[in-house]
Parts: sequence; C-alpha cells; structure tokens
Amino acid sequence: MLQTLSQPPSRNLAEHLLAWYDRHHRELPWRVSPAAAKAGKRADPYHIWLSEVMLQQTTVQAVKPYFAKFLTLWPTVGELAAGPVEDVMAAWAGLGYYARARNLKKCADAVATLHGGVFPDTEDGLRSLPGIGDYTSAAVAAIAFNRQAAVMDGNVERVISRLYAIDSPLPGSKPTMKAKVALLTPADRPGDFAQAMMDLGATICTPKRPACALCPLREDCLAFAEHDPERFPVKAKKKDRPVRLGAAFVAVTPEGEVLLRRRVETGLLGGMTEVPTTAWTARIDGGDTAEHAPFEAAWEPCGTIIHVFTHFELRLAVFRARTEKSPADGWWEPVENLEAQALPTVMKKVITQALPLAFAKNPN
DNA sequence: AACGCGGGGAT
DNA sequence: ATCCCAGCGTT
Repeated sequence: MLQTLSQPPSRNLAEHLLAWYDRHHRELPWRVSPAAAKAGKRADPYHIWLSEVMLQQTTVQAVKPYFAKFLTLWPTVGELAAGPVEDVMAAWAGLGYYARARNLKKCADAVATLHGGVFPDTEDGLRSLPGIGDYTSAAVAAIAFNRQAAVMDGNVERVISRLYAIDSPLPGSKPTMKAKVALLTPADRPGDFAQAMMDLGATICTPKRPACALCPLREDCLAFAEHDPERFPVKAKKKDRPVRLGAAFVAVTPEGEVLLRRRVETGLLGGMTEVPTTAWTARIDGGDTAEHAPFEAAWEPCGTIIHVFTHFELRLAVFRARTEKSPADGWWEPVENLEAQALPTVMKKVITQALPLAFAKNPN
C-alpha cells in the first residue's frame, strides 16, 4: 500500500479508470470492447472516423441509425469516395451540421487519392484532413491507432473541470484542461482511456445530478470534496436567441410533383434541398406574406411552423397551391420521391404542414 | 477569441 | 424554457 500511495496520483487514476471501463463500458456499434481487443480484434479506422465525425455535437442515440445506414451504403472509405456527394448529403439529411457531410466526402476523397485509401495513423496526419480537428484527430489516433493522444470533448471537459475544481470559465480554460488530460493519458491503452473518460462523463459525471456515489474517481475529485460538482464546468454565459420570420411555398402539380430548389453550398443548410421561401428576416413587411412567392398562383395559407436553430428561432408561414408546372428555379419532384431527397428537418416540417401525408409510408 | 452551424433528448 | 451533446471552419 505504501508503494501505491507513493506513486504519482495520475498513474493511479488512469489505471483505476481503466479497471472501471473494463467492467462498465458501453457497447457501441463502432467500438471494440476490451475483451475483444485482448483477443486480437482491432478497431477499423474507417468505422472510428465515421462514427467520430457523426458524433461531433451529436448524441450516440442519434448517430446509431445513421452509422448503420452509411456502412450499408458505403462499406469502405474507398466506396464512399467513389460515390456522388449528393448521395452523401441525402443520407446525412436529418443529422444536422451539414458541413460535416461535405467534409466527410472531401476527407474520403483525400484518403483515397492522397493516401492510397489508407487513413494516416498519426494525430498530425489526421488533423490535416477536412472535417478533422483537435478532438477527432486525437480520438482516431488514440482509438484506431493506439497513439498516446490527449482526447478532450465536452464529456472530458466536465470530468476534468470537476476533478481539479477548475474555476476559470470555458472556453478559456480549455488549454489548461487539455494539459491535465495529457498528463493523465497512459501510453498503454490510450484509446480505452479516452473512451473511458467519455463514458464516465456520459453515464456518471453527468451535467445534472451526477452519480458521484458510483464514480471510480470520487476519492480524487476536488468538486466532490466541495460537495457541489454541478458548479463545474464554469462557462461564459451565451447570448439569447432572436426570432426570424419568413414564408415557405409548397407548389403541387396535378401529377403530384413538388417544386424544390437547392440551397447554396455555404452557410446555413448549405447544399441541402428546400422548397422556395422568402428571405428569413426579423420582420415581415406588411401583412401579405405570399407576395414573394416563386410565381403567381392561388396561394392558400396553411399554418405556421416553428423550427429552432442553434442561434435563431425560425417561424415560417406555409402556403400551398395547386398549379401547372410554372417557370421557376429548381425542379419538380414526385411526392413519393421526397423521402430520398436531401431535405433538412425544417423543410420536412414545412412540406408536412402543407401535405400531411407527404412522408407517410403509403401516401394516399 | 468569437461566431455560425442542426436537431433532438433530458431536465 | 434551458442545457447539452465524442466540434469544426471561418473571420
């Protein structure tokens, strides 16, 4: 015991956490369990990369079905690189942060053409690829390639800030916290250590009502000693969310086709598909919101939808019209094909408001 | 360093 | 209502 007590606490802590991880880790589709790893199974870098990009600011539960769909459509990074970006956008529709999908395709192209179809196996090499930043490069390097990289995401920030009772606010304290993680990360099993920290943050060291009684790091935790773990991490307060208004137009032909457009590649919902809308502004000029419709028709108001984005709330008045194919930007898509389009959630809300059965399994 | 960028689940 | 989620790229 004297030996144990005289060891650096960081080494003790990592071993303690890994022992907890061996018993309590979550089973995830892209994860190689410690038992399987001991039997010689290795993580597939393509699977780890794909899952990590999907998991950026996105919950495990939301990612699972998309991860399965992508592996079915594109079993290897080479097949993903060979496919058209439009198919990737359509498959990504609903998952959000669509720049990730464009960069996912760019990254697959770079791996295929610049790296012979094999992912770089170092943190720096990965960091140079599109859509891979500080977190994802460290995570893939550690989990897929067993590199001693310091992995820090929102979960780890919370664990570290509590462990050391860090009072300075995020994001300014991030370098300090990353240095702490680097000191804790073991040369042996760095990937499991990273996943253990994230599992701990996701299941025990939660934002609200953390289960400290079950925490393997309780004895080392300064926030627990203070009896107020929820005080951490300290964050700068965020701005309030403004409201933007606009109108959306769902035009339907007698043949059951809907007018669609493609949004510009950059910015909000970049490269995704939409129905025509007015600009989204703070106020709607006058009361006649149908005046900016894509063409003259008997536009019929059919209610308003509300959609909340990260930095503003959008309220769209929805208009519907039965019409012949009128000259307009975009294309006319049969209703039964809408499910296969790259329609973000806000546009599915608009279309459903105008055509309640548009996305039903049997539209009749 | 600050900001833009989705969508959904938990509280 | 509010917070948060295995963050990244741009300015």
